[in-house]
Amino acid sequence: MLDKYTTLIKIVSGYIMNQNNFESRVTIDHVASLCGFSKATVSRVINREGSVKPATEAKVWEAIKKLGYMPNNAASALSGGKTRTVAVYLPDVKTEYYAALLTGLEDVAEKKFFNIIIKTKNNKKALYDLAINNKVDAFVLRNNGLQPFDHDVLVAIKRQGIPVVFIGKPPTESDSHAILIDNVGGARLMAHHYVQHGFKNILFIAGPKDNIDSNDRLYGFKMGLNEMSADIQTLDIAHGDFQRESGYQAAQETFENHKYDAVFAASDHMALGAMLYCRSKGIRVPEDVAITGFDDTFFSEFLDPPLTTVRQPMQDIGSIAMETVLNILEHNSSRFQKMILPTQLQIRKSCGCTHT
Amino acid sequence: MLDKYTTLIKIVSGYIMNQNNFESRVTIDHVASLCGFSKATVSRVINREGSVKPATEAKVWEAIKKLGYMPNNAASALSGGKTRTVAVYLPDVKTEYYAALLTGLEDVAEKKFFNIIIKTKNNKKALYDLAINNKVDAFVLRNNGLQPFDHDVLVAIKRQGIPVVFIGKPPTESDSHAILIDNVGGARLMAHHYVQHGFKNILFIAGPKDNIDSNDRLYGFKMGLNEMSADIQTLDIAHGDFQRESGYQAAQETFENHKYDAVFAASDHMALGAMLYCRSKGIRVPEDVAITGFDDTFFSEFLDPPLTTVRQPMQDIGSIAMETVLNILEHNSSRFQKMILPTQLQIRKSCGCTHT
DNA sequence: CTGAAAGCGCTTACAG
DNA sequence: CTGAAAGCGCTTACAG
Repeated sequence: MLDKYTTLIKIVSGYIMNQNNFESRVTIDHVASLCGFSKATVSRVINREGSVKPATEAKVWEAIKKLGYMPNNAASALSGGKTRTVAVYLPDVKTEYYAALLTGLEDVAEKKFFNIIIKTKNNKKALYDLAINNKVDAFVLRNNGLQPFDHDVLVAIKRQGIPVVFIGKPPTESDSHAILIDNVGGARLMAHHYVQHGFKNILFIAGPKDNIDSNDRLYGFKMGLNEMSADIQTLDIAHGDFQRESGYQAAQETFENHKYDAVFAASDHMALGAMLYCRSKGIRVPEDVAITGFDDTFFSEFLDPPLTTVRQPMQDIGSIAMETVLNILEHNSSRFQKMILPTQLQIRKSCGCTHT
Repeated sequence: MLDKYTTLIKIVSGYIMNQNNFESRVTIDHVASLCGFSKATVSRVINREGSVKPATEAKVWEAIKKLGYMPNNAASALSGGKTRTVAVYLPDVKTEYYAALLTGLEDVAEKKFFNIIIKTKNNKKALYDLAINNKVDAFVLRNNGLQPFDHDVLVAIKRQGIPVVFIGKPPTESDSHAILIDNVGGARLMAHHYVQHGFKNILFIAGPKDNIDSNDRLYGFKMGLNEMSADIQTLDIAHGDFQRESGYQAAQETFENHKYDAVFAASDHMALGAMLYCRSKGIRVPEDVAITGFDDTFFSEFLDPPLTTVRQPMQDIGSIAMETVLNILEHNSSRFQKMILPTQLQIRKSCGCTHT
């Protein structure tokens, strides 16, 4: 190895140009020969484990810097070490919601020199493969409550000792790290605002039955109404799937028989659907009916009227999820098991406020 | 190895449960002992290279299926084989534009059992690392013309023989695979439509100076105008950065001194910005001024008025880019170097049409 | 057409 | 605190 190193005529960060002007990557052996220690020692300082004399540690780092050495993850992974990559499962990336999440995730991964392998399909075999074949150090899994995770996959991940943090409620309550948002609190605030407007006949467009997020939002909404001893005459519930089209349909089906003062949709997309229905029927928003949503997606503030909604900090969720999982990796622990991020009421015009 | 295999009491796809009920991954050795051939042969049939007798090939596949064997990519990568992962660089994933691209990319990668490592920062070192350290088999690079690629990185990728396909114009024209969209054609169609409306005083809100996409759109627009021998009195150009805010500003700065019949923005976001400016000033769209965009982003059809724009098939661009790069990997060639996907005029109401 | 063997670049007991 | 050596699971000349 040493000879290989000594024949080199030019070093550029991360690779070596030899006399044939042929590039070859710099390996741990190059570093070892440069600093005069064995590669075992070099490995130890890189992974910051095992005790190494400070003096030698310094020399090793010096050699690493000089050569621009970067460990080969494939080799590390194969020999039982780390891959410096985390798998991120994000169903349905095509909405801005997930795009923001991904941005947050990548921002922090990039800073820590981690790679992200992104999965958007709940494919048991593919997820299995990542866990079993030591391709990733950790998982960040978005649970939207719509596509349940395969139990075997979860078990396999756990058995491998691979940390996972969920975005959204974890499928099994115990000992799971999770980043959640305050669905209950946000919907509760919306209820208080409804009471201020004096709405009495209300339609709640929910997500799928049994969907956790939707249920929490409904729960918080009712709680808020009760707290204010609101005089509610009707609170109807329609079920959608969080998508725009289902919001349109929910409005279509319920508006025929009822006259509502306001509709609160469990997602901005469904709120948009309801608005489009109204637009198509000449029903004025908010004059004839107020419409509000949940999420504060990109487009919500640009609708006409701008949508009153509950804002959730999507990009932050992503950043915090990644920070959490990286912390677990580094210190074998996290400061918390579950973190609930606050939501806030975003008042615009679709509720009837004349806010600028 | 054989003994290891024969002591197993339960096989579940992809891993083996031994008598201690401890899971261990099934390796090429397991497959080899099951089918009675050497692992060299197993490797050959998996990678479909080297000549293997059809009969033995069949037996090998049978064993693979039976054990649910999946090769360990880290090991393949380390020994000079394939990683079955492709790096995707997508600046600015937070817009729906890139989310759609990513969806297309992932759809096809997933079907072919490829993983995607996603990068959103133009980080020289990180990209270098992926190329040099054999972490990926291929690259898909989005060139938005705003963040130029580091030349050294491109050279290193090429020297490693790693195929890359660009989304958007490649930085170096020759011998680069690229998926492009017909900017010129789309803008040309918009020009024809403008002529039908009889617009004579026009503002074009461009992207940054020197931006290829923007320039092509302007070029096509002018071409379309000329073709129709349009009687244009003013064609002013303002420069933005494709983002909403810059569209707002462009309108703000130009509307003071000029009265336009129509503004054509090089992106929907800038068109939205211009619409918001008009909304804030009580200028009616399209009655006082028509506004049209380019992209057909998610929200465009839900604006009020719905935005007339040029549609580009973002998800298809992603799918085709991935298919192309995977084809190159598999057959060492692609049917084309450059593919230009068609764009189409999406007529809605912001141009003044009374289309439903 | 097939196999034995070397080697990819690391990590990690095991010694000392 | 440090090193020699084995091993992770593949691929690929090299023989035959």
